[in-house]
Amino acid sequence: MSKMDLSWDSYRTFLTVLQEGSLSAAARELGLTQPTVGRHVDAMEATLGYPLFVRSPHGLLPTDAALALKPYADTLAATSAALLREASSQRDTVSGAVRISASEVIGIEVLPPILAELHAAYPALTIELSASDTVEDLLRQEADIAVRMVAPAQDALIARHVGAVPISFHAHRRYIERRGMPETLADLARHSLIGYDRETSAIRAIIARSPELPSVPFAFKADSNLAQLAAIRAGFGIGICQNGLAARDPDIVPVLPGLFEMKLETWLVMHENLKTAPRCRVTFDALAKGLRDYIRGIAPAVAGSHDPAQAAQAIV
Amino acid sequence: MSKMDLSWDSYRTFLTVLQEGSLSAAARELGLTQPTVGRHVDAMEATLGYPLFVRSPHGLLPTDAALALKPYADTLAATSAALLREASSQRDTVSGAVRISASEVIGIEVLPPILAELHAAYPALTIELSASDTVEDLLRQEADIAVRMVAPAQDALIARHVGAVPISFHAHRRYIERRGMPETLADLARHSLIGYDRETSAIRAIIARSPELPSVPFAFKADSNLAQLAAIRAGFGIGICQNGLAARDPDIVPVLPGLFEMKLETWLVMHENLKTAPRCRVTFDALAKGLRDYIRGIAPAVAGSHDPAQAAQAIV
DNA sequence: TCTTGCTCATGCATTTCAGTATATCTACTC
DNA sequence: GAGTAGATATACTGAAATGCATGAGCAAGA
Repeated sequence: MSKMDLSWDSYRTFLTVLQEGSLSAAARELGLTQPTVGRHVDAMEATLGYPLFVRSPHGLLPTDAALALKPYADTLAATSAALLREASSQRDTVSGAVRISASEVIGIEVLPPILAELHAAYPALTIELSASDTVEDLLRQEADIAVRMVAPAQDALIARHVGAVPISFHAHRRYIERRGMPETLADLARHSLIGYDRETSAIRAIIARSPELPSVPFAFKADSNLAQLAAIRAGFGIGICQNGLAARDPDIVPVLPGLFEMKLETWLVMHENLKTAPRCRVTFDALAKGLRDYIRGIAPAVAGSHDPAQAAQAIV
Repeated sequence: MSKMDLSWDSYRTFLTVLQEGSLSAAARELGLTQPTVGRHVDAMEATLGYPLFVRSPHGLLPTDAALALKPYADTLAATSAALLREASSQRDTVSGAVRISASEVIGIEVLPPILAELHAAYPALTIELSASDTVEDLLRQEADIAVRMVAPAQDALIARHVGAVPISFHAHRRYIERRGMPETLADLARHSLIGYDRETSAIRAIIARSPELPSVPFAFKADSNLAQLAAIRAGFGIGICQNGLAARDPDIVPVLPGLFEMKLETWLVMHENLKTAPRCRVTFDALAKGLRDYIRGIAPAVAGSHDPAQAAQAIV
């Protein structure tokens, strides 16, 4: 077993079997047949000298050894996808696919109009938007460009600071008419609050930086910031959301303006290798401009509140 | 060209052709034949829709498009190699290959005895030592474990500080007998100095931190720290080297001890994913102990010199 | 000028690999 | 208890990819 000679294709089928859980499903996914996929797995096990899966009539259950190899197979898949993205964008033309990673709220509420305008300007450009609150690794090529609320510490990344997104309490006008408008932070105790479900490290950081916040139990708990936003819009109660999003709906009114506000520093991040790729350069610039406009457009609405609540390296 | 379906194997042959420069050489490297390799490249070009190489009787010259894809192919190769390394190290047994990245001096002068002892304890363990002053990327899996003189900033890396390696001026006894022992830093101007060739950013940082150093032209210039060490040992002149290395040879004597010394903070770095891999854990611990011993063993020799010349984030 | 050594390109035989069809096993539903 | 739908494993057949042999082009050196 000195000179291993495994086909790189076997890694792909291995990963697919791992993801799908059965030879048949993997075969469907790969456009192959079940015997072929089985043979690939057999060959890989024969080469390595130990089993990767335990067969059962319900599918293939990965062994610990197989799970240990999964991260490598994942990066292989991400890298080959990135290679294809780069390859399908021809020289000097803005075409091909750009994969963008952003939080759910940003990806769903903020980016679409920006991307629509970009696509109108470059019809050959395809957008892959990964709207998820899990941080994707740019170094592993899981995305080409990312919108981040945390300062990018890694080398080999190009980062551009696009401003700070202010967030503060908001509620629907109907709710305020029904329950009254709180005047102080302490008044919040008598209201229906919308907040997080599980306490993440990012949230703990926010709490630590904002001792003025009363600790009131939430009436609506959701980890998804989108769900919190939807609850605010539905008039469920008072929650925190980006001022810029609230300003779009005249029925959403700020609550305790000036008494509590935080700013989420926002960065646009891209891998250094991609700075010469036209499709990425163009998208990067369009996102930077669009996000700056978004932040600037809402800045006047909250002008006058200069509280030093610093940038929370956090959610949203 | 919507649904690209390129075999991952074609990436491997593509990369090999890129590295070797010809279909024939790539075929030899891969254990295939030249027509097969040519067909792989043809298929890749047909799928992408544009040429990757210009054919000539002397070999294949990559186009710009091909060069743009090379980093991705490199990552694929590094990752699949890492996967194989992980795969060939069985469960719960210390076996398989560990790839270690270190500077030339550390890798050649310091590590071998440590690794020899490690291998004696675990004969099934294979060592791949990459002794190079170019920084290899642990996140890209170019190595499993690295000895670094710079603080590791990246996430997802496990780092252990193993101490500070003191470096200072040294010379061979023969040289001192011939040219005399300098008493002050200014005396260095009358001596044959051994130093760097090109001024890197790391070296500039050292110079900035050590204003007491006179700017004297070097009589022997080499970017390789190994070559500088060899020049010191050959009695060429006075140069900077690690005190621990100098202490091994009674003919190498310290020059201006206490007047100039720097400490290179040293870290052992490993990817987080590998902390459960027995072969890596064992190697990591052995390196940590070995390097600590190396540093400790030379500490008494220079005891008493407590000048605050801080850690230079630099070479050696 | 002719040889040598390197390259890539092409036609043809073969081997290898993938697909089809089928058997078998298990869980779940009626 | 029979039937259905999911899974893997195994023979057999056919296509596709590989290897072999050969031809042709170019550069260096005798």
